[in-house]
Amino acid sequence: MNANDPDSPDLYSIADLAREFGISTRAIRFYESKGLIAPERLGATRVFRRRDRARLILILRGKRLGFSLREISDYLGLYDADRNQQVTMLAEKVDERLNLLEQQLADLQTTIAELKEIRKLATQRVAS
Amino acid sequence: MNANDPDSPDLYSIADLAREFGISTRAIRFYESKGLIAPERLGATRVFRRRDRARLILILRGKRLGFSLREISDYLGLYDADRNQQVTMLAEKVDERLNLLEQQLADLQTTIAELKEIRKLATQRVAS
DNA sequence: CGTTTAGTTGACGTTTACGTAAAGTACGCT
DNA sequence: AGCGTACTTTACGTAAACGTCAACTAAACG
Repeated sequence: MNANDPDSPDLYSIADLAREFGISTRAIRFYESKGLIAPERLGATRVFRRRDRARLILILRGKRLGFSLREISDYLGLYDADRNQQVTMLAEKVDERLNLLEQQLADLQTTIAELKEIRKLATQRVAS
Repeated sequence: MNANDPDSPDLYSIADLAREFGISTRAIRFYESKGLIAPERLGATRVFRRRDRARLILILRGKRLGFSLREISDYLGLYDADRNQQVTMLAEKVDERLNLLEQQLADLQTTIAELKEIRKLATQRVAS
């Protein structure tokens, strides 16, 4: 795990993370303004720790999956087990989200299969 | 297959399709304005056939997968094999899209696995 | 000590994907 | 003929997710 890697630093500037993940600093500030991350401050300057970095990874994965920042925000809440008092409600929300994702998984598999079929037909026509 | 079902009608109004797929007529007109569908006209009134309906299904699936209408438009082009002269280029585009989707598939599987882990931990705490 | 360099907070601009009237046309009924 | 209902286009409004200045501050460097 990356978090256990002794070589991985514990402190990051906003530019560090922007560079690492190929996003703009503006985007990162925007995520903070929406409450998705909450870096510490040294005076006015944002200081990011591994926890913030980990959340950024989850945010970007959520985006690749097509979720809105609002949805990603809800999703991130699921990871804060300690801050989650209603464990039963947590399980329900996780199940909800799982259903969504599994519908999406089915969509994906259908689409991939169709595209492979199209490619097969195309390469057949090339071979003939 | 639905297209072979003799009971499925061949003509649909814009309201028919909106009702069937739970979207607004405005959305359908918008998709047309973006060139994603091209229904025939009876005077000014749009008349949809099975082909348009099939494209709508693809559009909505694309949306569930988080793609933009622009991306979905490109994607729909892949289905028009007849209109596609450069078969080699088609195969390349299909492969590109497949790579994207398989990255997305990996993201999804990771996310689903993590959520199941979270749920396991949550239900354990309930059981204890 | 002056000036790059990296950071900050506004504030306005932009694109996407529609929602929401507004105003008009066309058909089917009574 | 009048009415409701379904359809049309045109056009302005909106939420999300940033991009893009502008104006300012603070640390670092020769």
